[in-house]
Amino acid sequence: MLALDTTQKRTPGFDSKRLHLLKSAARVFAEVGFDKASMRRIAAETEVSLAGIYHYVDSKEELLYWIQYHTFDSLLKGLSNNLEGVSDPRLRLEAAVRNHVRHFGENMHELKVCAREVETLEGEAYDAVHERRRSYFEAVHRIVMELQPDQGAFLDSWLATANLFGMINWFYQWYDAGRSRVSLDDLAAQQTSLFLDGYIARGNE
Amino acid sequence: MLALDTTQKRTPGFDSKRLHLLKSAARVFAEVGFDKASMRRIAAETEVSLAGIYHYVDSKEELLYWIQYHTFDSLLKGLSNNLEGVSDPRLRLEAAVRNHVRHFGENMHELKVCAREVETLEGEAYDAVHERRRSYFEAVHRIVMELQPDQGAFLDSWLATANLFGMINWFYQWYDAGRSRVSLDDLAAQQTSLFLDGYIARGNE
DNA sequence: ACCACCCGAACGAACGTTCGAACGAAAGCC
DNA sequence: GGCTTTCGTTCGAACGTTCGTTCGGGTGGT
Repeated sequence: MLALDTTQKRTPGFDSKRLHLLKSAARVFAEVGFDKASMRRIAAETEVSLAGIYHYVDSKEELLYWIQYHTFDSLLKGLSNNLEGVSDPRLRLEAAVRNHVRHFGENMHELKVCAREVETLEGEAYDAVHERRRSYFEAVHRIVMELQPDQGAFLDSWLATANLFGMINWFYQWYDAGRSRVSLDDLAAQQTSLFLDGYIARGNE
Repeated sequence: MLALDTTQKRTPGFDSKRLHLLKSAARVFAEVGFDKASMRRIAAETEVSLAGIYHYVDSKEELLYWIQYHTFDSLLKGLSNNLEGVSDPRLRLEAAVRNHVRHFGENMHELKVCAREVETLEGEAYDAVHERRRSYFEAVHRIVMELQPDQGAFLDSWLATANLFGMINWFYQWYDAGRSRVSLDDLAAQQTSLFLDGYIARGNE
């Protein structure tokens, strides 16, 4: 469950079919939620039989597990890349928010599933995802702490980071990629400046 | 479905038993989610038989409907009360956030259900809840617009309000009433000042 | 005798998962 | 090169469970 089995022999194309399956599953989970999503529907959208799914995956929970694990892992790797060579704390924060928001734009379904289904997994699978999620949170928390290296209390910076995640995670509830008049990059910039300088200061720049 | 039936004759205590049922349902929905929550478990926690539930309510969806409708209605009414006599825009916003956060403290389960299960209802029930939710959002949006009566663009104020709701709705994900070192009123104050003045300005006051 | 209230038992549907058989390409053997 | 065996892959059909809801009847107050 905790690692993709690579010991067994596979036909070429096995991995890409599994990825296609995960993609379909993410779309269905995002649309109707994990519990209401049936394996029959995921099978239909992947154009595989119901039983065929279980050749690529052991259970429904494993589908969710891989979607979540892979998403947080990508967020973390993207963050590292986007921070490289950036030293100004404000620019680092903006890079972090932009990384998050862009990743949302490209993987809307997956991020929605991560945000909404945080407490669905149990046991080892939950722990493994939780560790990735925690690493990601702490990486952003570190950036927030750098903003006020001297005077910021730890609790304040932790709360501020939690609220920052509130902003950038909540927007899957209202953002509609096709209909919105704001681009994702503009949105990231607005959220960064809202977090850094607040709503009141925004008109004075 | 859309209005509690008050025409039928009821034994005294009927209403309070129904409220007790809604309270149990909210607790179960909050713990395991609407889909995983079974009527059998709700029945057990309410100390009523499974069939007995259907004497007070027509369906499982109706349980969710009343929890959500009543919660948004209470939020809206509490907001009106807390704004009475307050005219300074900053204080009005703080009152709004405090109302929201306090309401959370007193009705944790219900707010969690409202935040997580926004898209679960369908048809008329969804529309009715949606209208309350929209009214509440617009009431807060009006307060945000008052903060910058001259220069604020409508889109900006709308985005800012959406992000404010992100902060104050997301915190059900991490806040643990029993374990936290921050009181709900302190949290409301921090969130208000974060939204108004940003994270950077907070150390300079 | 009526009626609000309560419940054990069952119904039909939907679910995640498994079983056993089929197909086709590569591997082993003469 | 032909023939057989192996095994990854696919699927229709079914299994066992759980679910929301209903049915028919009971109980106690008025």
